[in-house]
Amino acid sequence: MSERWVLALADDGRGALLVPVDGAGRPLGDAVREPDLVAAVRERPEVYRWVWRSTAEVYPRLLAAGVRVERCYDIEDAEQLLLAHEGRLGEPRSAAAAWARLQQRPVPPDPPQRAAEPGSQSSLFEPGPVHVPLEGLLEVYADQLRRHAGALHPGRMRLLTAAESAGMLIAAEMNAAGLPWSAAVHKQVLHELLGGRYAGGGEPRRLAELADEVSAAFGRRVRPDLPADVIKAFAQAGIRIRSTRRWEIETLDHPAVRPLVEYKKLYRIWVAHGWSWLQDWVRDGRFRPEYLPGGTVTGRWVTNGGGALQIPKVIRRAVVADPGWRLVVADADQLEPRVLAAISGDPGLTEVAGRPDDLYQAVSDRAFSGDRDAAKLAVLGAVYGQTSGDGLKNLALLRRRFPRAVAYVDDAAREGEEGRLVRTWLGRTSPPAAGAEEQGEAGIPMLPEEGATEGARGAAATDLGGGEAGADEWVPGYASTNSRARGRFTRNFVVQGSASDWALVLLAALRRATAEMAAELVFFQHDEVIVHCPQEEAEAVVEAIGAASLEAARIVFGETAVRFPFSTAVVECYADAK
DNA sequence: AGTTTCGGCGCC
DNA sequence: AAAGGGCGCCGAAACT
Repeated sequence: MSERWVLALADDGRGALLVPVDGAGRPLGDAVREPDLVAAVRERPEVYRWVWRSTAEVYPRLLAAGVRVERCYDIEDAEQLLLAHEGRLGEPRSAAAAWARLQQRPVPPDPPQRAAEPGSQSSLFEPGPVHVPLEGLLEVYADQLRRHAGALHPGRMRLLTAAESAGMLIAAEMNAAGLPWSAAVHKQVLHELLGGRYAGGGEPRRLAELADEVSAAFGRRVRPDLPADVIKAFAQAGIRIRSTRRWEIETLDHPAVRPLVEYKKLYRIWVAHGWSWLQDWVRDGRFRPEYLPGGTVTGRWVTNGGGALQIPKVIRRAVVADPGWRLVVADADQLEPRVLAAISGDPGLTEVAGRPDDLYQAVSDRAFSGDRDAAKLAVLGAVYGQTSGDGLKNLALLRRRFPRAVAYVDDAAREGEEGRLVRTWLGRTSPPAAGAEEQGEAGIPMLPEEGATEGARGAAATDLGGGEAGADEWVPGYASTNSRARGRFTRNFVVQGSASDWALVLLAALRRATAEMAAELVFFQHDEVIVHCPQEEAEAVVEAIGAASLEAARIVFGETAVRFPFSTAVVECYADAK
């Protein structure tokens, strides 16, 4: 009933070798050779988890033939997570490398990552990495299962690799589905914003007009897209600026400011999401970016080409559901502070995050006399490591009411400054400080002593429980610029990364909940998901999102009181969701 | 000529 | 005194 099979592609590139395994990865019987990968999988619906080298290698072929699988285990993705957890991130992560390490053979370096071509059919035609036979995959898989047992929290580590493997399936399915995209609407938006294009290329009319206005304001020809030119022009007008960033330009009193800022905004649309982007990335009414789960160190996804995670708000008008279908746009409310409540166990913040109300308002009622903006700045400052201006004052107020939450991120920052590794809730581990080995700047990266760190953290948090504000405030001391930057990184890492952990499990739960529907997951952006579904299914999808949120909270954080509410909108056009 | 870095801004 | 995390994308500038 719950069968687990390990599958290796045959070296003819079409067939497969496969064998059922037990819970420790030991083969149950002889391997089977099948002439056709797709048929081999399709004919075994009873298989509960497919174990393979790389989802990106196998699954697009199955999807192209209309075959979906319930679960998988991606060996190379797990290798990456396990190596990081073991503090060995620099070592090659390929299955071939892992096998070579086990056999004490020379370890091959990882093949270089190739950038995606616009509209390319993902990894289907990429040059294959070093082939690893079934025998090798079996050895590596069994070893990885053992290594999970050696993790700081084995159960969480197993959940992490399972969730990331689910993410690999979802990414491949989203790549195959594509985001519904109306080229006609996109062109209309571009025309409204930028005006027509001149024959023979060059910038569109509106940009040319704005550039002329900028030049007129300076009394000489200035190219607004060249920072050096703009800085020189302002200098000649008697205004010294350090950069041409918008927030700096906007403080100036000069007639060039308005057209310059407008130019920068539209220029950005033109170069990043203009006509050539449309040409490159949209085909047959779908935008197909190539999602890479775990593409960032914190576990957030990236896309390889197309800039799918940076679609400007105005361009979202082009995301339009098929006729009779809807987009269910679901956005997790204040995800990171809620995650901080769950991982730190701070009683006050957990209480605040245990309700679906606006979290920043609740925080401000308790610690900021109802000043929501101050509360939000303080929370984000604590998570991002802001330590200047009002941030410091606000942080002190936050610390008084939510000491354990602030201590949690402060601890992470200190560990980073000391050159240590930090981990997310499920065990995703920060990379070592760059160049730490050579320079000794931040010391040799080392793993926290297992158990000791958590004990110390728990004790510190307890001590702070009733303390006065600032009584045990962490002071950066003599930390260098580099190590402070490192501290900001690790401070953010534990929160952003744990949020990624949770979001992955949420996605997997949502995928399972919608498996029998016509609905398809078409977009995922850190804390936001879009489901494309027939209009009649929309309400069921909204319900499924709520249920998946509860399930993800329970699976990831256990019996926490923290809730993760979503704002959901059922719309025909993405731009109407907010 | 080809490759890498920088500046700026889009998203979270 | 200064002190803001993670990404991708583009063209220009700075390299080799």
